[in-house]
Amino acid sequence: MNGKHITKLGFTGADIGLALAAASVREDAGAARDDILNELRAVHASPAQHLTGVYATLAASLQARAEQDALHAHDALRAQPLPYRVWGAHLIDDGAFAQMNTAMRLPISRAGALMPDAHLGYGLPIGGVLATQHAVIPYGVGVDIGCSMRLSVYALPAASLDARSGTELLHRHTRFGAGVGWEKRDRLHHDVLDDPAWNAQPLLRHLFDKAVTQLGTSGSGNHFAEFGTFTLTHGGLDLPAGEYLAFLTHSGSRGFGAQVAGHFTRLAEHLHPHLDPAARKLAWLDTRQQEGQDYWTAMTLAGQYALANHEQIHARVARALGETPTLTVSNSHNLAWKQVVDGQELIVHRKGATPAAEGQLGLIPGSMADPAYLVRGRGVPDALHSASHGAGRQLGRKAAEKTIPRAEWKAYLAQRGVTLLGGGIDEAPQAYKRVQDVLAAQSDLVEVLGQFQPQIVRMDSGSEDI
DNA sequence: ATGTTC
Repeated sequence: MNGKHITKLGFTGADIGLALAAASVREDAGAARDDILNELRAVHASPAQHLTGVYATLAASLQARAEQDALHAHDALRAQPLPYRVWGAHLIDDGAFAQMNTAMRLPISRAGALMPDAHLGYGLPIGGVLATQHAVIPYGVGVDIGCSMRLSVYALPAASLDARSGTELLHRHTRFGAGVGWEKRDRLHHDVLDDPAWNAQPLLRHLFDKAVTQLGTSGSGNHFAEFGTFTLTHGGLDLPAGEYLAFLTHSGSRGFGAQVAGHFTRLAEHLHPHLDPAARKLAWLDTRQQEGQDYWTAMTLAGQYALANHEQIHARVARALGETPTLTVSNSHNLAWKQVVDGQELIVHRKGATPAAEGQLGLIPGSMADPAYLVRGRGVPDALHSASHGAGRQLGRKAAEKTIPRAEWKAYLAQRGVTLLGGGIDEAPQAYKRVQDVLAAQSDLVEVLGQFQPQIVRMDSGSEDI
């Protein structure tokens, strides 16, 4: 009996040695070679039947290998990405295409689309839309679960608020910065804090206190709170066409959502150890299993929390102004939705993409000094009822800091009369694609109803405090 | 995006 005999029976790797060892025990016991070979053949065919006795170790190893192979086969990527449509391909870098191609090779993917603001992200590109079946990808939603926009339009002339009063109001009634929350005496209650989902998982219970503290705050990065002039070009939205004072915010689910995202991304990666390294950050959770259902519960709560967060920011500002907004619009742009696609219910991930079903209102911001647009969706099926979530970066943060001259950044603001509170050069308008180009590339996806020109903008100050 | 990563 030698290795050649064993290999011929189909044993591989460490199983060859285990088979040889078992065979020699049988030989010592006086078994005939043909009988041993038949026994080995039987163990190879059905290891589950031989988990005790002389072949036990070999059978266990075979069984583990089979389970691993099954898992690997289940996770294998398609040879070619499924086809998907792209809007504004001339505005999109190669890295974003490569990430989308990988996403469309996932065995769970069914459809997808790339928006004109697309750029590199973790896993799915920012500006990526992906429909999957029975699966949700934490990094297909993104780190800032429920990141969203909200606009309040006041039936007041745009000039009702001067730069000085607006500045003071923003300083007093908005909070920026990583880890930042409201002092206990300044906190407001919101029904989202009474959601029973907070008690559905130890993780959510653990994050509740942080969520209470941070409700009504703006965070950091590209998040902002700004006053500006809103020009409504279409009537019929509770307001006649015209120019108005308005308040616009971009914020998300803060530390709560970030920790939910981190937890479930690690869990998904752990559950797919054999996933192709190129798709590692696209690891998914099965929505028919507990892990996927837990993520869905947590993600939904984070989405609600983010909207509540905006509501409080706007409520504080409205109270300080002593006014009530006449028109309010909001939309999430980092979330997954259950959506019927070609007659089948799928999970549609929008990671930096605005829902744009027929008639649905949305907000697409440009940059700290460029207009944000109020849009109405046209419900294009190939875009999975989506549009861009903004202008999209054309320079990464580090590249922006290195290449944009400070004077050009300040000149861009000055030319548009923008007062900036906080904010860094990594968020300079020059770091973003021109939002007008991005809108032009998706005119078939959304109709523009109005535009908002920022005037007093607050962002996180980073290191240089204000 | 987040206050600091299985």
